Amino acid sequence: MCDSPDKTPIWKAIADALRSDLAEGHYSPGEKLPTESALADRFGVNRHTVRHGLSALVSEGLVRTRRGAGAFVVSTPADYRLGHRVRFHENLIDAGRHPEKRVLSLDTRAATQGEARALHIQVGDQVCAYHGLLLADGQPLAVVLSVFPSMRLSGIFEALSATTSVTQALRSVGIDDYTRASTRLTAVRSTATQALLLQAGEGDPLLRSSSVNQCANAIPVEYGRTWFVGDRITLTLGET
Amino acid sequence: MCDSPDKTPIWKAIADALRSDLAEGHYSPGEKLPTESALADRFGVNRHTVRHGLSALVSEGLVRTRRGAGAFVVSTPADYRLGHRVRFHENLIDAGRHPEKRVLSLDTRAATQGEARALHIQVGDQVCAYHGLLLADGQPLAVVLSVFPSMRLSGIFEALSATTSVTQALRSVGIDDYTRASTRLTAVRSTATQALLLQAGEGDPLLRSSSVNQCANAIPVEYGRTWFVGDRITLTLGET
DNA sequence: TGATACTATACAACTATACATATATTACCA
DNA sequence: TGGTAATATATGTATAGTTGTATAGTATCA
Repeated sequence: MCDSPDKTPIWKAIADALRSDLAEGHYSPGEKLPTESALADRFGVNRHTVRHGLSALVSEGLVRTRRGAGAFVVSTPADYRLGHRVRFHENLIDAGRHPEKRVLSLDTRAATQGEARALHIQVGDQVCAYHGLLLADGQPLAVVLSVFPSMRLSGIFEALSATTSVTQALRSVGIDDYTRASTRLTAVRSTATQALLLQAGEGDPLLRSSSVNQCANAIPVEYGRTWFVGDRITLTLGET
Repeated sequence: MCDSPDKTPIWKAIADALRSDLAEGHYSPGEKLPTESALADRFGVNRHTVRHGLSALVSEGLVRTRRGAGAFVVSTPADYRLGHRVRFHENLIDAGRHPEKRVLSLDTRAATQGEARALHIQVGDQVCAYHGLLLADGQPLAVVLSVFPSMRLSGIFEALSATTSVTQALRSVGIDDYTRASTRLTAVRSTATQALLLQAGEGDPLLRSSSVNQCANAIPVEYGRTWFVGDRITLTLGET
């Protein structure tokens, strides 16, 4: 069969509309959403269709309903600040969220072409590759693939085994501070594996960030690629 | 009726019968037609044959169907006048229709590039963004995204919160009159969300109008984008 | 034989309505 | 003032009805 653009079910369109309302900050955590009847009026559909859409948001953990009271926002998509100093934990704690990192794999291998170019090393030089999952309030937010040049940072593998904090691991190998040298952003569709890890739908839009962090004397110390779930995050570009 | 030897398909005969019912005014705009099953019984045919006939009326624009609800007689397209002075309420009342505005969201945020260019302000300057739904005789006619420069119109947010009338809101912040500086029209396909709000089909053609209104001394006071449902409106270009 | 028009059946998606149950608000009384 | 009952509001559940879609079958005609 040729790909016929199957139409979006009404309940899904409603869920999408509400989700983007949340993402745009029209509602803050704890706030009450309009009643099901009001939403049904607004969208010109039956209350049951609204309920179907809302239940999708509930199962995503964005909204909680209380019988007799209403539907309440539990969390809005995280606001993530991109600047010269990007620190995952700080960012989310500032935003009042509970951040968490989970290690998926950690190994040492030869650098690929792209990694070598980003880190200013030779193809085949040893790198330490960290593959992890970022969570906010227990919900998957992004998958991360972070690559460190082993030769410049001896002991980085052990340091990363000991802590999930990049900042702390780098400090223990002598890098006291680092700043972001470059960041590139694009939107991609999630692969099946990413979707599974992120508890998102296969093909859902992801925001991919490719970045290089460098130490004080402008030497690259980390090349990271992060895939954020599009509707769980808002990236803010700015200073600091 | 006896079956005449000329090969008129049954579905076409059904379509003709219903069409003449409509022409004779047996049903008024907005009224619900009998259910497909009822019609199938009445004509003594299968429901699918009735559906075939109905779909002809739908593609002629005489009838609109809503899943789970039924088939409804569509009302005649509204005539909307575009000129130097464009006023939604006046326009529709003149056309003998009952206009209505519904607020979807109202917030203050930074101007995007396009908005800044249209309003002659800087990217990032504060704007007041109004997102709403226009209805005529209770039927959705268009979605509107209207942007006002906050710095030029202090108090515009409160004014828009208090009234749905753009004219009145602008007057309460000191703009007694405004005229249309420019209007650009294109046709686009509706997104799922737009289709939902407008109770139209996903991908249905919309008429998009991008316009700038300016006050007496030629300073832009509003940048509006409106998506009209193609077959519910006729835009008329002219003076006034 | 194949194409066309219609029938038959089943199921998915959405609507309409009613009612149960939990919560919030208000009125009233001690 | 504070507590309680009544009322209105909002979500949860159940049932039936309507349109949308898919599949398969039959009759007729070229």
